[in-house]
Amino acid sequence: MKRRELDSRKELILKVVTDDYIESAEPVGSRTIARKYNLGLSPATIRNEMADLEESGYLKQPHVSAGRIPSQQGYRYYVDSLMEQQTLAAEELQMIKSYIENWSKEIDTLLQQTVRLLAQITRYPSIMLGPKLRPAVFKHIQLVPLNDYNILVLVVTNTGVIENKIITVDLPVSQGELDRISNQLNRKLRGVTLDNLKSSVLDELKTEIEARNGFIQQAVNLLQKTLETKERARIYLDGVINILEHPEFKEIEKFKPLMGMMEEEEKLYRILTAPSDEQGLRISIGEEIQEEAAQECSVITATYEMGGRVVGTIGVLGPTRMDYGHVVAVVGFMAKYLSKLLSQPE
Amino acid sequence: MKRRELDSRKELILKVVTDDYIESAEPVGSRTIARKYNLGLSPATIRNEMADLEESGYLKQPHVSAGRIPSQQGYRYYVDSLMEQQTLAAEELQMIKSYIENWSKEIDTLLQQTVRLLAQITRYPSIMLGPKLRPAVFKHIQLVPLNDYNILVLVVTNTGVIENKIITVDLPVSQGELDRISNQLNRKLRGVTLDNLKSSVLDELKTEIEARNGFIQQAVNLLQKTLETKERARIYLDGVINILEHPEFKEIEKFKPLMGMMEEEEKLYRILTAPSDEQGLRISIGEEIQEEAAQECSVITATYEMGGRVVGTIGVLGPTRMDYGHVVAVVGFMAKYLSKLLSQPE
DNA sequence: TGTTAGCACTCCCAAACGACGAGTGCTAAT
DNA sequence: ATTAGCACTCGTCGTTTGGGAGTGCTAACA
Repeated sequence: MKRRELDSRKELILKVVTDDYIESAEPVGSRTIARKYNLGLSPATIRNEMADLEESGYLKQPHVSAGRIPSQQGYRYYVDSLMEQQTLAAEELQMIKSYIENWSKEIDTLLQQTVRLLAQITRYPSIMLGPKLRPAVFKHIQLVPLNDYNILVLVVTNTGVIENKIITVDLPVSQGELDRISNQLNRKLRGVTLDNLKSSVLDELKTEIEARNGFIQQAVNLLQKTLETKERARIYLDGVINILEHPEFKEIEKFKPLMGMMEEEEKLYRILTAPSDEQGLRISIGEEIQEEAAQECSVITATYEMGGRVVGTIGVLGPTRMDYGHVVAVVGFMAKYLSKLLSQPE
Repeated sequence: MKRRELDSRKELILKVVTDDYIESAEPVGSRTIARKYNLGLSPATIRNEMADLEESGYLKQPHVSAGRIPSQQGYRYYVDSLMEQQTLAAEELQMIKSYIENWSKEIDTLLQQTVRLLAQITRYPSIMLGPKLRPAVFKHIQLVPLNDYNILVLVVTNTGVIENKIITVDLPVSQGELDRISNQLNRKLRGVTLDNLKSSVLDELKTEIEARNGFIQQAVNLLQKTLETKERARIYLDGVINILEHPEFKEIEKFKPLMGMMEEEEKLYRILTAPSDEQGLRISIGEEIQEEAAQECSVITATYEMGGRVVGTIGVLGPTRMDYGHVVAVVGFMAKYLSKLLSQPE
């Protein structure tokens, strides 16, 4: 898709080396290539080409008498221009189909099941960022008194996501009073996106009711604060165990930093929300991931939508030697599928 | 605490062996013991005693010319009669104290922070079973229409836990109608424990309103079903990475089954809810855990309460060679502390 | 000029080997 | 009953060794 920097024979060799290494996890040598993929070239020729590719940074050697493996730059070229798009295997579609029947209407369960499925199909750890709050449409607010000074604020959106926050008040408020406030807010706010709600509408509302009731105003303030602090959506993670199947992590010391990273929601969040110029699908290789622990990993993510608006991200984490072709297809499909599922009931 | 089956010198040796092995992770030999803990016994005597202890099943040898390590039976004896109860170190108390200030009133966040803290202090993976639904007291129900045929049912309890379920109806119901139903249910049910609610009260309510409104009855039915299927509380897990510090898991193949287990909420649930004759604190060693993958692990759990009733469990998972004395103290303390925190605002 | 065969060389890996040392059980002396 | 002494076992660790895969270079060839 990008400008081609390599002549077609070099491309061919880079592709073959990458494909083979992805499959075998072993450095691949000229002899192997000549034998396995008969390209009509002798090992010596291939050696020369590989030496060139190494010099220009697409391949590297673990040690002098080993075969070549792709460098980060090599993977990048592979991903941009060489990789073959795959389609889903029949049995994978089957797995998805059979999941559908059990797919829950509970948004939380649905998302959980979705990452699990993605991990099962790709055989890599899978991550997901739940629907963002901001583009969601306000559906309902409810104030529930837990005791005299603590009030539970529940906000329901059209995505089915429930946000909750406990607020503390100085003076006890009666149930009836809270109901009145809830009703008033509901009437005013139904159908507004939380996005707008945060800025304009709430302000407007505030001035409007200013004179009438000091307490309502306090409630509005609190609602505003609630929505601000609850910015970050939940992170889902599953299939961590899959990464242990790959030889690059057979030594525990290689795996440990990664495990540490996956236990920090903060870091997963950053990985999933890294800016991208692509539309939807994004591939980050090695150091392109801004994360110390993931220098030898790649991440493939896709955004999913709800009613035409991007609301979240789903992705897969694996070694740089990852089956890009396959994972891209699966992640893309799942994101589309999820979008459909989320948009359909509304 | 239990009947003493061993004479005091054997006990002493078993204790020393276990303590040393817990600390060093190396099989411990007679010479080491004689030198390190001067018991006034020669290596030869100790050897004889150890041979006896092995014969009666408290110790075992990894191979013939290695030192001894405790068997499962040995650990059991150690835990029941030999182990010294420890108290929390000043800096551990400090960690807890400094957490308090940030402790959230959101029940979910609070629980999450608690397992994290437990994992940090013990340096083992920590698990937690969130508050059970059944003993909780009904606080509020709200029916929110998501669209014509789907209604979101929200149930709030005094624990601050929010249960939600989407139900599908055959006929569209208006917002007003739903509000009326919500109100009616709220009036009827406030203060009832979900436990009772499930059986008697709902039935009573059903017959009472039977004649009046066919739809309400349907709602009650659905509420009933909701509470039944939402039986299982959420599982929290953190600090998995800690287990990798221990040499018994330095080979990935040893760790893999454990990782698999920890990704199955089902299995964690079973571990946390294993029946116990103890009051509160429970220690399960090796095969006592009914879980294939955890044969070489131990679990220490404690229950926590809310207003005097046991509502959940918190625990720690580690190798059988675990620092029992320390972990018991910490888990016990945290459970008590959590109970206090959960019971105080109400 | 691009391709290929041949060859010397490098270096990883796995197996074999051999001390070393920690620890044991047994026996005999105290 | 305890202990010193001793022969024996066996895992660990460092060294050695051979084999093999792969390379770069050179020279011949189309």
